[in-house]
Amino acid sequence: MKVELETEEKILDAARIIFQKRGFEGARMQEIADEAGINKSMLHYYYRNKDNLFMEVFQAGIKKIFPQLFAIMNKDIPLKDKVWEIVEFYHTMFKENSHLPMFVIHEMNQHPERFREFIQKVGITFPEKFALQIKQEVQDGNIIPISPQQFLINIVSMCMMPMIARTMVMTVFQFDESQYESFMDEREELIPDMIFKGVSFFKGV
Amino acid sequence: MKVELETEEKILDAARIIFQKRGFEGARMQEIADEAGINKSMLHYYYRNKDNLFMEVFQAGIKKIFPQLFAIMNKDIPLKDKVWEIVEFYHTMFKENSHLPMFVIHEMNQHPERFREFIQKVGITFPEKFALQIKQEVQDGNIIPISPQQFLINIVSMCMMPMIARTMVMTVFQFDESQYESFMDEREELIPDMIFKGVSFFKGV
DNA sequence: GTCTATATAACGATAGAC
DNA sequence: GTCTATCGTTATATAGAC
Repeated sequence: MKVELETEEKILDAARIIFQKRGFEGARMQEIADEAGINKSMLHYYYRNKDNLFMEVFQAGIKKIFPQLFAIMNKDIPLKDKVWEIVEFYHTMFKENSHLPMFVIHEMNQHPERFREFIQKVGITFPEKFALQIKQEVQDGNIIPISPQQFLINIVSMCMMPMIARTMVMTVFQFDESQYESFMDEREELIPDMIFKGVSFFKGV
Repeated sequence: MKVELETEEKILDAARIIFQKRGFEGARMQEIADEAGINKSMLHYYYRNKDNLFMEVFQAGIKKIFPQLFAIMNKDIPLKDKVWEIVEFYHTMFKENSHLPMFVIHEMNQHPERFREFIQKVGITFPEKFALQIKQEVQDGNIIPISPQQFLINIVSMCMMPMIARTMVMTVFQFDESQYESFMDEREELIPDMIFKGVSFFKGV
C-alpha cells in the first residue's frame, strides 16, 4: 500500500535523525515518533523494538559511507586526483550529514563485537587496488615508504576530526557558524596539499 | 575523616571509568557503585545525583587535557620541538586514558551550550604565544601562510582520530591489539614529519 | 557513613478498540 | 494501519534503620 510505505519511510527518516544526534542510549522512542509526526506504537508495529530500528539506521549509515569511499579509492586514476576526490567526498557528504561520523564511530566503540561481525559480513575490507597503487608509488620512489593504511588514516583524520569535534573547535577558537564553515572550506583546499607534501622525500623546513 | 575521603575518591574513580566508557546516557549508577565496590546510595550521599557526579568527571577530563596541552604550546622552544612534544603528549596521555578523547568530544556535542559556558569559565582559550610563534614563522618565510588554528587542528587530527575511531581502524584493517599498538607507535614518528613537510614551501611530489 | 527497602519517574513494549 | 490506554521493567533518587 502507498500509505504503508510512506509511514515506514517517515519512521526511518526520523529514527536516522534522532539516533544520529543522540546515540542509541540517548535516543527516545517518543522523540522519534514526534519527529516522524506519528504515534509511538507505530514504531513497534513496523520495527518491533528499539534495537531493530537502530540497526536499520546504523547499517544505512555504514552503507552510506564505505561503498562510496572505497569506490573512489579503487578508481584507476592518479593518486593525486584520488586524494582530492576523497577529501571532497568527506566534505560534501558530512555537510549534509553532520552527525553521521560521530554516530558510527561512537556506536562502534560501544558494541565492538556486534558490529565487527556486521561490517565484515557486508564486505567492508581494505580496498585492494588502492593498496597496490600506494605500494607501486613507494616502489617507484615517488613517495616515502608508507603503508596504505597510514596513508588513508592521514587523509581521514584530517577530514573527519574537526567535523567530529565541531563543538570543541567552535568553542576553543570562538568561531560562530559562518567562521566554522569558512574554516572547513579552507581545509578542503589545504588537506590534499598537506598530504602530498607529507609523503614526499623533501627534507625539513 | 580518612574513610570519608577514601570513599569519595573511590566513587570518583569508578565514575570516571564508567562515564568515559559508556557516556552519560549509557552509564548506570548501579554499575558505578559496583565498580567502586560500594552501595548505590553512597553515590547520592556524596554527589546528590547523576548530573553532579558526571560534571565532576567531565571537568576532570577537561582539566587533564587542556592545561597540559596549552602549557606545551606556550613553551619558549622551537616549533619543531614543540610539535614533537605535542604528538608525544597525545600518545602517552591517551595510552593511559583511551576513552577520554571520545568521551569529552561526544558529551560536548550532546550539550554544546552547557559546556561552552564551562570551558570559557575555566579559561580555555587559544594559546597566545603559540599563535604568535606561528605568525612569526609565516612572516619569516619558514612555513607557508597557515593560521595557527589550522596548524593545531592538523596535529590534533592526526593524533586523535585513530584513537577515537579505534574499533573502526581495527575492524577495517583487521588488526589485533598488538598490530594496532604498532600502528599507533609508527604514527608517533610519522606525524611530526608529515606536519612539517606539509607546511613547507616544497612543491609537489 | 553505610546499609536495606522503597518511592517515583521514565521508558520500552503490548493489548485491544476502531 | 492507527490510535488510546496501560503494563512491566528499569533507573534515579529518597527514607529511615543502624
